[in-house]
Amino acid sequence: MAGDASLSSSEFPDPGHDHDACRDQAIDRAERLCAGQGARLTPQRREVLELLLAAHQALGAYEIMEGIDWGGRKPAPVVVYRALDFLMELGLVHRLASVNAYVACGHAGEAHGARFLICTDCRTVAEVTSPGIADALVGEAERRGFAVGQLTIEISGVCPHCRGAADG
Amino acid sequence: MAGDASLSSSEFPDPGHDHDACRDQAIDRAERLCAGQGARLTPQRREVLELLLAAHQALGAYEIMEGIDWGGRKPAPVVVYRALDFLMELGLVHRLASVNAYVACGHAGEAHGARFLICTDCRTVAEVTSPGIADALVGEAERRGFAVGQLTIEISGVCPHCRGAADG
DNA sequence: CATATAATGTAATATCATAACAATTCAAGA
DNA sequence: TCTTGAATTGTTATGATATTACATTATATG
Ligand SMILES: [Zn+2]
Ligand SMILES: [Zn+2]
Ligand SMILES: [Zn+2]
Ligand SMILES: [Zn+2]
Repeated sequence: MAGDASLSSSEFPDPGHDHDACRDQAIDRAERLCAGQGARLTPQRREVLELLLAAHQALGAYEIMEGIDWGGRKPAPVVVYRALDFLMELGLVHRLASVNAYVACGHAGEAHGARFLICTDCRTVAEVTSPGIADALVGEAERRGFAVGQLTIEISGVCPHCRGAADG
Repeated sequence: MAGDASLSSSEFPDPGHDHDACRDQAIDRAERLCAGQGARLTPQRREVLELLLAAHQALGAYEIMEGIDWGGRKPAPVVVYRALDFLMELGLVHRLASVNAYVACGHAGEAHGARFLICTDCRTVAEVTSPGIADALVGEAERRGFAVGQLTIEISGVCPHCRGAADG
């Protein structure tokens, strides 16, 4: 494996972390995941994923368009949306409903009833898993007779780096 | 007070409940709340609120437009959005990010770190408060150094009535 | 090569939301 | 009552996000 400690993209990434290793590791995982499912991580899809990974941020679909350059041209919206659909299908990307944006998954493949901490300042997103809370939510809903489908848990606020204080 | 038991709009409303009393009670509360804050619940704003209350569902802004008839005319989008902004400001209406829709608040005025159970079948929305879970989420985020702003907790699934089975 | 499936290209359109500015209504104070 | 400023509404246009439809090209398989 390339870089082992120092990445752990699950929390807020340290601005000084080894970004290339971080991205390469994620792409590597994505390729294995696709191979395992007979899905094709084509150049288009891969570029969208890399862009999201490099950003460590939530990006709007049209921002992704702007961030891509294929031989001097920008892809059409539908091209980006198709790539995003594919990546979301495989769990490599999540959509953040509260900000109409998309973010690369920090735990691709692994099961995760995840929630997201979204910095309104730098737009960095931390994907946090804690089965306890998710289970509590699901359990309570089911006690009410509600058959749970999808969870959307998004918390907006200001991340440690933007606050200036790291530890609490 | 008009109807006291039988409503409790906080959970999934029983299809057989006294709807008029339910709506009247909510409008009544809204009027007191506005009066208390020097805000004006004008006919436009009131009609949007009534429509949402009558629906017991999440409605898109353009659905609200269609549902309103002012002397044979539909309001322009911006009119509806202005009414919604006003109502959200006062906490009488919430926006559901995961479905791009708006729903009347079941606990107007009261403090509430609420979450929403959204039926994908009939689109009925239950607004559930449980400070315990909200506090757990906020607490965990803050332990990570994240300054929490807004919570978005939305659970999609199938409500008891649409499942056919009420109790579990 | 022939064929079927998957992926992409291209254009148009649908859906959700806001901006800009004019006109009107409303609540007070002179 | 008249004036005046603030809030609300009317109207039009535009921005932002997302999907549909259909033609074309690439890829894998027999
Ligand atoms: Zn994830
Ligand atoms: Zn930040
Ligand atoms: Zn509420
Ligand atoms: Zn239902």
